[in-house]
Amino acid sequence: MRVTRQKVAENRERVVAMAAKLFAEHGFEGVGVDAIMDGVGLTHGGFYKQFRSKQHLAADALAQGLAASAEQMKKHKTLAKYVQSYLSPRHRDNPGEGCLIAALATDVARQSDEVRDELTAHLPGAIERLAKLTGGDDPADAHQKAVLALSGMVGALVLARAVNDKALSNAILAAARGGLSGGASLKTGAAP
Amino acid sequence: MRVTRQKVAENRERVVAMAAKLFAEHGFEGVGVDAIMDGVGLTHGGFYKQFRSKQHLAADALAQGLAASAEQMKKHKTLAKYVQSYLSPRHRDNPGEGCLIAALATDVARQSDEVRDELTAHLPGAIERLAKLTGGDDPADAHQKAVLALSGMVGALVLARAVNDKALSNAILAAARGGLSGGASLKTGAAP
DNA sequence: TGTACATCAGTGAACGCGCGTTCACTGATGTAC
DNA sequence: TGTACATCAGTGAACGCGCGTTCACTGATGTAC
Repeated sequence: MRVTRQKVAENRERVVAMAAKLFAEHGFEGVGVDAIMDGVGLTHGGFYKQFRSKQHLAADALAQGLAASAEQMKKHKTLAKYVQSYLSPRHRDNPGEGCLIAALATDVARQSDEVRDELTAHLPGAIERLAKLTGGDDPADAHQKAVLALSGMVGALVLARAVNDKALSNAILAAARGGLSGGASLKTGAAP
Repeated sequence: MRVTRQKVAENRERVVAMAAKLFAEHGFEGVGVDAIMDGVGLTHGGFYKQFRSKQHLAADALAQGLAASAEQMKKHKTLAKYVQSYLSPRHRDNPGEGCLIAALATDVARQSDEVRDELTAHLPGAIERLAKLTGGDDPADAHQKAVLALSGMVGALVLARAVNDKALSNAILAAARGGLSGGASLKTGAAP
């Protein structure tokens, strides 16, 4: 049964969005084509009318998810506020609605160049946006701080998700939040 | 053909070590039981004489790999030196010989409780060891710095591995190295 | 605007391969005497 | 110390399931007149 051109485009968008969500929750290898198609109420046979392969979908899903993450970042006025929401228990507990970088970080490294290219293209912009949020004067310094903030946020979220103990997980989030929100210095032996 | 008791124990160790290496390189789902057994010159049929399941091996391999990572950390006298080696291109390019936390970070979150327990048990000790390396006076402050350093190191290494562009990857490592070695402060608007 | 045909998104069954797991078998090791 | 038997780590084939991909088919949409 054929379908409106508009419906076709809609369906494709929905498949990509569902894939981004499910990949974020279970990893690239943890989700099958049938689960994604089921998720949007279609059958898996039609998948290959829309995508050349699962890998191509993965690239599209990563691109869409990263774009959504960028929008998310723009909602926050200061680095501290962004860090607070990024390192919140809510974000930790809902990878499907959260940052794709943290959700798929180690997975991406094992995917095809096509998939890795998407993250590679996205990162410089994300770092630049973070650098603006840090509000420093020296651009080089702001850039370094941005890389540090991004690394710390991704690393802390990933660790908080990997750990099996809620108290430890919360402690990691809290410590990283405190450190990245502007309170602490990383300089060794810093004292007032 | 039966085998010496000592040989049995040796073989088991070698299987676990090979598993840790291969898991670190390709992820838990990216390595089959046959590949692991092939790697140590055995056939895959005998696997279940040594391990109850692939998941049980994963837990053992993670435990052994994390212990090895702890030994690695002890070789370094200062945080700065540890950061330098952790965030080196050499470490980035050899996940099989490197830190299991960074290699399997997002994978662990999707594994069974048995596997996640291993990381959960390991992290507090790792943070404490890092806290001692920071050399601060205030224990609470040292703890926060340690969590921040661990998060930043893991996050930066993961990002550097995920990215498909060597220049960008090197830049991430360099910026994080600079920021975590004690040079920069994360305090917003820090100026001399 | 209405009609006739071509197109093609979606369906559901099937294929083929990989992988975790099982099993009957082997033959050297471990043990009991 | 030597002999006879039991044990069991390792072998290699096989099983069963899941998953990515293919394919013949359907019927509503798009198009040509």
